[in-house]
Amino acid sequence: MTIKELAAQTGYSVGTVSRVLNNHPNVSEKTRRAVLAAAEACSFQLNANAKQLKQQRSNTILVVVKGSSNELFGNLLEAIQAKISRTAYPLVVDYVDEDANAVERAVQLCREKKPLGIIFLGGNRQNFLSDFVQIELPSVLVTNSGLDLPFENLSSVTSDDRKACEAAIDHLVELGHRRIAIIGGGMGSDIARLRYEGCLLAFDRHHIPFDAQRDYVAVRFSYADGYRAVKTLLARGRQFTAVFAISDVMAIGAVRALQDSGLRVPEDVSVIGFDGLNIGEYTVPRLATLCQRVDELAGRCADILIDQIEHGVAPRHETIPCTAAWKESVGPLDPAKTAGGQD
Amino acid sequence: MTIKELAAQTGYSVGTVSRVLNNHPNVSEKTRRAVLAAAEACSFQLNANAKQLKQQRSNTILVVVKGSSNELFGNLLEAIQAKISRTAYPLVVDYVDEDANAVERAVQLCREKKPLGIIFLGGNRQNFLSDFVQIELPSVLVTNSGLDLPFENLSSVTSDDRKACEAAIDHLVELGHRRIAIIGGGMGSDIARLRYEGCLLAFDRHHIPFDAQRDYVAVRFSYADGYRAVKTLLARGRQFTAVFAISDVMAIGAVRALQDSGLRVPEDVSVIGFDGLNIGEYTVPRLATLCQRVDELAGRCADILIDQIEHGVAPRHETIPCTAAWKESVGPLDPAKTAGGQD
DNA sequence: TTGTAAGCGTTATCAC
DNA sequence: GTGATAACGCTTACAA
Repeated sequence: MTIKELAAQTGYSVGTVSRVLNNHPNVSEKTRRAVLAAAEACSFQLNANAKQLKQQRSNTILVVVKGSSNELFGNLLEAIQAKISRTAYPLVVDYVDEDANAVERAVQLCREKKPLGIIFLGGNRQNFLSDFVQIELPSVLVTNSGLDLPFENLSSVTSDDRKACEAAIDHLVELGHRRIAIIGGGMGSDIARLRYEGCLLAFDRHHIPFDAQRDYVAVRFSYADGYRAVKTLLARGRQFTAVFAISDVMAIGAVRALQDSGLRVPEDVSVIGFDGLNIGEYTVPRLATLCQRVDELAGRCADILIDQIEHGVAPRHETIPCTAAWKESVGPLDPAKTAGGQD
Repeated sequence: MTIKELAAQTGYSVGTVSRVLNNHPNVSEKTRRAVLAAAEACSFQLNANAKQLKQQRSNTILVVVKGSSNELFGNLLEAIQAKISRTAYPLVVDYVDEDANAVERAVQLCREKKPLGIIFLGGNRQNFLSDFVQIELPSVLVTNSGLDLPFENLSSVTSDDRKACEAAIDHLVELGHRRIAIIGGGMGSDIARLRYEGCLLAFDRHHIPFDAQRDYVAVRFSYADGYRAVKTLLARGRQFTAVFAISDVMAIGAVRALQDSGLRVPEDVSVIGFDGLNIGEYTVPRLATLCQRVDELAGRCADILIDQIEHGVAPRHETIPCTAAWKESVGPLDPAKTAGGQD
């Protein structure tokens, strides 16, 4: 079924039918109704290829997701999809490998799909620096800040990673902990770096020296790596009474590793994660964490992008605070234990 | 950059350039190299809209995923994407709501995107019955069987749900359990029904009467629902010594609920899940489960679909066994406990 | 208010 | 082997 056939069927010309279908003015109400009725009757759909070829763009929003099995991004995507009504701007979702260059991929997809705008779920600063210049579409980076990225068309929405990490360390310190191990990421990851900085800031404020050689492990964002990280820390000699992992999946792996090593959480070692995944509410013990506000991140991301697309407003960089959830995996330092642990 | 400009640049005609770019014969080696070099130089990409408009189809494979935050489907998608090399057939992934009609959505997307074939990750039998007739493309349904669906163009790849559930019940019975509660889904879900049937078969074989009114709870596939299900069961009076949940997320919620109720897993109650999610390896206790073989499911799905697309072979319906992983959350029945528990 | 027709970037069918 | 050219289904001046 093409617009031509529909035109023949209704007795109008293709131009008129097209105008009706695209809600253009200058069509009589009578014509509009007739065409719409006929279109409805045969559940007519415009050929997207022809339309986009003609218009030199599609009406889609491209979402480039870094890594595909990641509960946080899954939730975020769901929330974004709910926010950007599917009918208004269909989302084209593309997954790239955790280590891939998401920006490069976006450049390619832009040429191919000509979307209206781009949402990056995760992304590496270095990749933006080197490749984003090729992208001229309104874009928003979620979960990473683009504040210091010099682009006229890049917004960002991110949790306040640094503050949240400070809060985590503060909380542990308030509970009496002094030897806090950190399970982080490599410094190639912007998020890992930012979160690490937050930790260092807090340690400084509390005048607690931090020896990264001893108490920092850089691993990937996975259960298995959290597990391994604890094993590594323990192999260096157990001197910590608390562990802060910069993601919930790492934290969950860490808890399991501690327990496998005969340590109780939180009685022997406290653990705090980051993200606020659903699963954290059902682990044993429930995972203390900094919750990223998924709905707000998604909401702001959608609003900003649509504003940029529809009204061409200037890019914005927003930071959304995390919500602390001090659940069962943290507890006060037991002085008796420490003495033993430090031996 | 268009093919026309590329033609001008190389001195050949658009026809020749098109032939080179599409690996058609009847092009001299010299020409081929010259055009390819020029295309490479300006990283030329054919305009997909124009191409597809002309060809009346795209070269994409449509993937309709039911529910978007589901680790199993996430893993499956990743494995399928790895298997179907992105360059050969780009995947267009579309998420539909857990309760939505995935087939109806596919019909719409087919009109719009003209893909080569469709992969359904999850789907409801009833929806296929009512709407699949409108789809003429090779399709494969994953994680649900389409064996008894009367369609010439629908294959399916599924785990052996029934057998796996029998195995779960067998295992519990062998460990001495007789009162086994089941956390399942509503009978509107084909998978839930199949798994329930497997359980009943096993109970029959062991001559264990099963009172669904007392020991079956139908909930949704989520942590929260697994949690609630146990609370419901306990409210009916605790008479079971083991729980079989038909998904890992339910099982994890169930474990937490048991522990919150002062029961130990597996000492007081054994728990078995279904799916084999990564997280199950890191919970406390590690979750006993029936692992769906994600890589094989994905591999067969991809192979079958590509065979259907490229060679028009008849649809196949394959069943892949699950792998039992009897991890820490199951244990033998302690007769002393039972006496107490039954009181 | 409606109709006509050019042209978007390809591919495919011709003729050469 | 190669080059012209029609056609794919649509939007959008411009003409009526």
